[in-house]
Amino acid sequence: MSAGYFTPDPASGRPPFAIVIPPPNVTGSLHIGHALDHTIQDSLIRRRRMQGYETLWLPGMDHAGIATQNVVERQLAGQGTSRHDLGREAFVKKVWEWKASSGGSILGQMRRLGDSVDWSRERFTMDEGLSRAVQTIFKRLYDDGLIYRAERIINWCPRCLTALSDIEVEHSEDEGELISIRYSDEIVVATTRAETMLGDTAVAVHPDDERYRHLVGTEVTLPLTGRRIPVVADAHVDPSFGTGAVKVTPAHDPNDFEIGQRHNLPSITMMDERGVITTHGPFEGLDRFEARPAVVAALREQGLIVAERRPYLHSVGHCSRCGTTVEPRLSLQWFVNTGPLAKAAGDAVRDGRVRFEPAELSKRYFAWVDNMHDWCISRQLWWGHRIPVWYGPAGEIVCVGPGEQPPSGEGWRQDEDVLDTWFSSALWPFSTLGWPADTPELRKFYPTSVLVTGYDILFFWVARMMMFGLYAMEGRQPFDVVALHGMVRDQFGKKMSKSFGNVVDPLDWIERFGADATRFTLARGANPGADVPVSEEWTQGSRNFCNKLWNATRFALMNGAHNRGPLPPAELLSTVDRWILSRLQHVVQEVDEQFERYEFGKICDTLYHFAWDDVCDWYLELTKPVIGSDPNTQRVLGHVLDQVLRLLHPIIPFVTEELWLALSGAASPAAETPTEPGTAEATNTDAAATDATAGPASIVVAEWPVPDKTYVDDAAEAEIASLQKVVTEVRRFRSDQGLKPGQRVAARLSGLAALSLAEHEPLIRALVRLDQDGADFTATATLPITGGVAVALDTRGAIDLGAERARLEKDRAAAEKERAGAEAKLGNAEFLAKAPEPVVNKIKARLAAAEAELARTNAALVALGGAGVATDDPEVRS
RNA sequence: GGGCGCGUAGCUCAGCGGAAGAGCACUCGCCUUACAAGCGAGGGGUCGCUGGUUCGAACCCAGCCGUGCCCACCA
Repeated sequence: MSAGYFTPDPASGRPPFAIVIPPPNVTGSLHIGHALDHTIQDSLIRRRRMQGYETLWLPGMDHAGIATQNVVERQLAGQGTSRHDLGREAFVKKVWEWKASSGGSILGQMRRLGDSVDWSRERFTMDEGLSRAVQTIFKRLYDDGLIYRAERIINWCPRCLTALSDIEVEHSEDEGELISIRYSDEIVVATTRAETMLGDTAVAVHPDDERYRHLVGTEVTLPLTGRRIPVVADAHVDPSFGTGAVKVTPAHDPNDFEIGQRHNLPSITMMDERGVITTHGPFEGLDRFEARPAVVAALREQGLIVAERRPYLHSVGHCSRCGTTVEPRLSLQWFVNTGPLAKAAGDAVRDGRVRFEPAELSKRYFAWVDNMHDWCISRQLWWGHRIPVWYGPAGEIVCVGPGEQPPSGEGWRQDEDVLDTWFSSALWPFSTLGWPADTPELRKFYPTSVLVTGYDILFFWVARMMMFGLYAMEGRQPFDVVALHGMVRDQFGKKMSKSFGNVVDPLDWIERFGADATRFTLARGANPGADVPVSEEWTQGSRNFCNKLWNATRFALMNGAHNRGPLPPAELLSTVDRWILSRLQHVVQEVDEQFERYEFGKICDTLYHFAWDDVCDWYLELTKPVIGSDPNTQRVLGHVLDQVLRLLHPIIPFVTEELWLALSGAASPAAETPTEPGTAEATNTDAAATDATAGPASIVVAEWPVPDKTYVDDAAEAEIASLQKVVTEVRRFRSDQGLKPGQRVAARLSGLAALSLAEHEPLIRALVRLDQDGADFTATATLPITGGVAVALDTRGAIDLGAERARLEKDRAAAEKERAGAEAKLGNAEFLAKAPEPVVNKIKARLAAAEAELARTNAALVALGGAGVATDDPEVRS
């Protein structure tokens, strides 16, 4: 017994389909990017649910260590206090309070979006269960030697006061100055970071560099300090850069650190964790950026600045959280040895167990996992999972697993640091299902079916889930498919940013246009892997589309359309009915295929045009004469709308639910409540309230359409296509002639198709609105033109000969060109020999069509040639 | 410095080897009893440039120009 439509039963026999939500940060609220991400996931889930899968869409949130801590710290600063005043415990409590209020509003936003998540299985990365998962895998990795502690140069944010992993550093091309400093008579070094010379412990040159070979092994006196430092030879130095001599500061530069290792150089730390100079002397207490010009000035005073300062563009790392320039810093941190994990993560994609959509993005993935550095996982923060390691009085190190008692006694203390927030995110696909316990959920839904996320967190999250998933789950991948989408941008393709003022709040759009319109706009722009431009105008268009569906359904209901009982067999149906059903089968097929390829833009496009053009603009108009009285057409219209609503339901759940219920007679007819469509909160925001008993009580669990080949009817499609051509031709004529609604037009059709069209004369009259003014209409087969229909037109009364002649001349010229092109092709022996048959046939058909068009224009021109009034033309009058 | 991608109608984008497409915007008609948030009819593109492969190229190849993104321990 399931609690509701969104809560799956892990014990059921249905095939599983599971998605875990990329957990949004508890910080702040959902932005338009989340709305895109959720729309895609919800659509996939809803379709599978309709297909009868046991679907799990698991919601949750991420504690987002550094980001959340920063938010709360800012709040405290506003209150004139700080986390240090509060102390660790009180501060963490504060963050939990913040999480409670912020997290609640995120859940509210998800409901507004219409997310069909399983609310009963909501998870948080700092939940007890997930914390246990973190501790478990830490211990396992530690025991396997894949987690280690080491003193390394890491990325350090002097503002956040914590270590960062490589990918938390954003590089930008910044303007710097390359300054050349004379270290001795023979050695000049170039640097952009003059202040770090205070920590120099060597000068390095390339071993093969003739200019310096004789100096290797000697010492120079480091200016401003008087320290003697050696000249060493190291292959890392590029002799062609600058002077070919480089200063070596092992404590403050990763390269220099390695040179220092190779040559046993000491590391002198000359800066504290805030980037303030600690070297005793005149610079002590200066910030690193103040120290730089101060050091340069001091050197200049001694005449040691050689060249003029040179502007220099180079790449500088910034903290991805706060933008502060990152400081490489030597410190003791915990690392994950990524070697074997990354190898497995790459192989799982290489051997096809995990597929990327679009596949091209796997290249970027490989480039990363194949060249991964070890992952620095310790953070000097208070908000997060505390590293489960204890240090003893005699230097013992004990990693404590879940359920184990930490060592007690004098002198034992736990590591102060917490884990990188992505460490727990990496466990998400299985920790949320109960791992390390062997739960029914884990057995049923792991591996999850598809991961939907933006390409921006491919490295942060996707790659790491792969590593930990494969490691923890005995080589089983965390998901089968990675469906990547892009970033939401504005209508000019510009990135959304607060400073630019083009940020869209999804809730604002939901208020104004409805959740469905917002979702449709996002889905319509979502081509796999590509960025998604959106605009208010487009959202208006989506709103209009939802409104169109509303009105069409209302009209259908007013005219007796319904979706109950079996569909009559094709042979009992009119050509028009057979035509729309045939078109429907193609649409069902196409949309289904597009779903398999995650082509949301195309899904939307296909359904938009079918619903609006085929169904509303043509089918509804064509059936108006009979819809009130013909039970077959009432049934067909009901069916077509039913199927369209089902196909659209994954994308726009609200309006489809309401209309579908009305169509099924399960609710009051939509006609009675013409409220704002798309903003109505239909039952699908919380289907747990609904109970499915006899037959689907909601479109949420209505069967997903499948194409029925018995209703595919090429002849009906061709016939209606001809009819459409005639109608369009007459309308164009009227428009070109500037005819008033009451003015008469005579039309004479010819060609084989005209034979069958004769039967549709009343329809054609209705569509061109000639039924009341007695216009003439004739269909003959007197000019049998293969494969086409020719239309000759004239007015009843004054005709603008110039306009009509110009139009016909233009059409004739186009047809002539077309015919010439086709004839040339068919006259080309090589083409006939080498081109595949369908192509040749296509060209032949094109030639025939061009000839028909020529016949039409010629006939019309002849008819036109005689008199301005064609009433007397016997041919036209039949 | 590497890698990836993109340049198609005014804007945003589909199309990726066989007649140049969509949405929005634009022009002209229409209050036609489902819908004016609508209906009907139009205008608008040497598919970045130059070569090459092919019977045939927006689509494949090469070079160039422009543009975006990712990675990177270039002092």
